[in-house]
Amino acid sequence: MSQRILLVDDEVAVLKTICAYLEQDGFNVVTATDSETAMETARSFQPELIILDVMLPGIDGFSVLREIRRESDVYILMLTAKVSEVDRVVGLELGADDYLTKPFSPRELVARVKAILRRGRNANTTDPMLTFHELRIDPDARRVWKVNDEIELTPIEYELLFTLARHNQRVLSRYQLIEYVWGYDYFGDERVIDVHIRRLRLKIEDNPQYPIYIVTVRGAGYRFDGGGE
Amino acid sequence: MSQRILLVDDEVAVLKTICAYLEQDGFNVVTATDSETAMETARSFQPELIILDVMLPGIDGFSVLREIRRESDVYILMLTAKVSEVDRVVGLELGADDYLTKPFSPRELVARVKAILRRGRNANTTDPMLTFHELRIDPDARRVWKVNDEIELTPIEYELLFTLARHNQRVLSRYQLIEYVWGYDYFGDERVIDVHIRRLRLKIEDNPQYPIYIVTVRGAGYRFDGGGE
DNA sequence: CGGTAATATGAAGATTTGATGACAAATTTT
DNA sequence: AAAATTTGTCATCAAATCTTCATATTACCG
Repeated sequence: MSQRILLVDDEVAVLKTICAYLEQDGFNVVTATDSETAMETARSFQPELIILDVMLPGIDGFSVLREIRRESDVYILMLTAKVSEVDRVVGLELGADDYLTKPFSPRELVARVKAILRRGRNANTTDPMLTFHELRIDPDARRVWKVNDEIELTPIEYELLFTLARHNQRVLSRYQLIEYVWGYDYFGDERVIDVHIRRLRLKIEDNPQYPIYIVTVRGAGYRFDGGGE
Repeated sequence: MSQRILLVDDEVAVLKTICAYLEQDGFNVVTATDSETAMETARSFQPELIILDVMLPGIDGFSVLREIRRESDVYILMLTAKVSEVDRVVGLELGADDYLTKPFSPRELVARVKAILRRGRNANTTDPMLTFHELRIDPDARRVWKVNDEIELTPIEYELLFTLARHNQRVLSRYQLIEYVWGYDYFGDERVIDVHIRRLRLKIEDNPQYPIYIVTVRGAGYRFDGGGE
């Protein structure tokens, strides 16, 4: 009796490719291209493992993941384009078992799948709260406080802040930030970063003109200064 | 030092364009226009990644791909004109790591290349702190301290100091320094170096007139003296 | 001890970079 | 579908930084 895998992605080419690989390795694969079908199939097919793309038309992969988790302990491997999404994906609230950032090679995917099934689930860990001076970031809840006041951030602002803060004291180039926050396939102007940095500063800095958290490193990029190291 | 890429396509125009883009991004590119040469070069040049057109005169790209796969695990990115070929390329028997369908933008190709190479390596390596006498350089934060005071450096000053310090005790010619700091495509006056060296000395030396860190080697260039070796 | 070539120095002008505000486009919410 | 929010682009400005160039100084040669 071969192991059952549910594969969810809206790109048919990807679906076919991966499917071929997995079947080659003796897995019993069923596919879905949208969230609704994915949910139904997850219930009826009862797979051992689900491979789930974050980007799905309609309801996104995150929601599907949360929904599935509510009902079962099936293994889940997420596919994502943005490195920054990884944190959410594997975090407590969501609790995927592993992830791959696009583009990946099918060989790699198969290797991961086998690894998950072999080792079983690794301990669900909750991401630790990040604390700096008066700033607190809760990665699981995706919320930010300054002293006791919550700061409302837009999705991009949050990702940007979190990325910088996670690399406390390290200079990240605009290019790196774009890869983390937008994903490798973003082709817009690098200067978007400047604009978002400014908006972030307006929200988290006491004096945005003389920022103490998000420091500009001229000619290189930006650096989060949360003290310590 | 830079990563090697083998680029295989029979259209010289395509070859030139892509090559220019990749070299722009610091890759070491070698090209081939036919399958035989491609195979030989793959063996001798030992590239990290091969970009391979499916349509090649004589033996086609598929065969080359299969042949290469038999010998190594090098990353392979396929170029194809027909969407219908995609399945085979990335599929089952062949196993390329990614593909692009023509026409594509050179920028996208470069992005894919980087993405493939990135996932091979450990992204989160931190560079060690460089310490000499009273001087400390943190490459990750791009910061410099003398005893406990931070020294503010401009981009070029920092790169210059870092380059010299990294080659502690070795004499670097003005030409070499320009290659490291400005890049090979700088066409200005070599004497810029002198000016930047001076400003660096003003910032890091106790007595800039008698520098102990950045030593002039008359007729040769400059040498960083951080003791030890 | 000159003479010469190489390096140091100072300052002006040119260039690059990042901050910023306004607006259009895209997305989400109502 | 309208309204509100979020995001991306652009032009402009000021400041930081870089380059050039003229001149001074130094090291090395005989």
